Amino acid sequence: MNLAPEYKARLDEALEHSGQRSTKQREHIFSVLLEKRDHPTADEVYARAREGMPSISLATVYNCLETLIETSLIRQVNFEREPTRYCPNLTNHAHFYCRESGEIVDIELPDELIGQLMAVLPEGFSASHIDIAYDGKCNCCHD
Amino acid sequence: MNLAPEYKARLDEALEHSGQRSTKQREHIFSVLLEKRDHPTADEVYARAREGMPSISLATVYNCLETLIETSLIRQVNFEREPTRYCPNLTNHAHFYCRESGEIVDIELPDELIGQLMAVLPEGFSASHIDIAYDGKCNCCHD
DNA sequence: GCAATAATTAGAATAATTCTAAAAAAGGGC
DNA sequence: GCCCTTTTTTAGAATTATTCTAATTATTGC
Repeated sequence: MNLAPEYKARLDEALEHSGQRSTKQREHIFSVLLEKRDHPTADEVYARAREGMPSISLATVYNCLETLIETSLIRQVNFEREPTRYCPNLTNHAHFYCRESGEIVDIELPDELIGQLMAVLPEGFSASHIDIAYDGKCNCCHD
Repeated sequence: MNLAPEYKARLDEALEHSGQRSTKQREHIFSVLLEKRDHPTADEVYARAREGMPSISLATVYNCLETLIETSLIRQVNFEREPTRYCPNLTNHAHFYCRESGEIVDIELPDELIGQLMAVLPEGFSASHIDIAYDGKCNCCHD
């Protein structure tokens, strides 16, 4: 429920930078995501958010998540047609989706590998972002 | 509308292998995807399929696409929450999504790069598949 | 503190996809 | 080729995550 001052500052700065206002709800949603660093869906964020702010609405949760994505404070993770998940880890990383447990695990990626991926793009293509999703069985789900 | 014999054989074999039947509709959907090698949505596949088979239903299009994916004859491409797209290119490749034109372009990937991506997985993780999506501006959309 | 603007809210609307149950088609044995 | 069983197709209803709408509330700059 409480946003550490450094994150509060980061949030406020990012919002101001994009001409948006700082609100209790945005702060709360950001703190919810930072508190448990997994990959919750909007519904899960909503459920967690209501614990500390019972009157928040689902639409606001969607709005806040959208704002946090726009301001690059969180990332969006999509796996096939499943509900979108939200991720506060901003380092270079890929997502590993375990078909068995359904869990999503962050896989840290060396900058060099990202560079190599950028390097295979044909002339004239420029990417602002690369999304990498592994799909298989995680360590907990092996015999 | 016509499926080249080699593809017909591949389809029949894949279907038999998975204990499924060969049908006019499955054959037709497969041929539609092979004819124009882009990344159509289910709706677009439906529209194209009706040209040669006006009585086909949307549910069947979805069913057939599902079957073709299960039998690894085509791939599914998801970009954020947009409608799923379908891709008959089975080589190692990533997808480049152009924010400007909305176009999806196949980016061929060296096996070695896939190997490196597999190599960064922690002990105990095994991936059957890696999905790579670039997001930026394609060569046609640069100044 | 006031006006102007932006954000939140509840509930309706949307859109891709899946489900359902009935009709049609395939494949195997004769 | 014909019957039987199983699978597939079909039309339309249902689902579900998400977005939209319009009214209320909060925030910011003065």
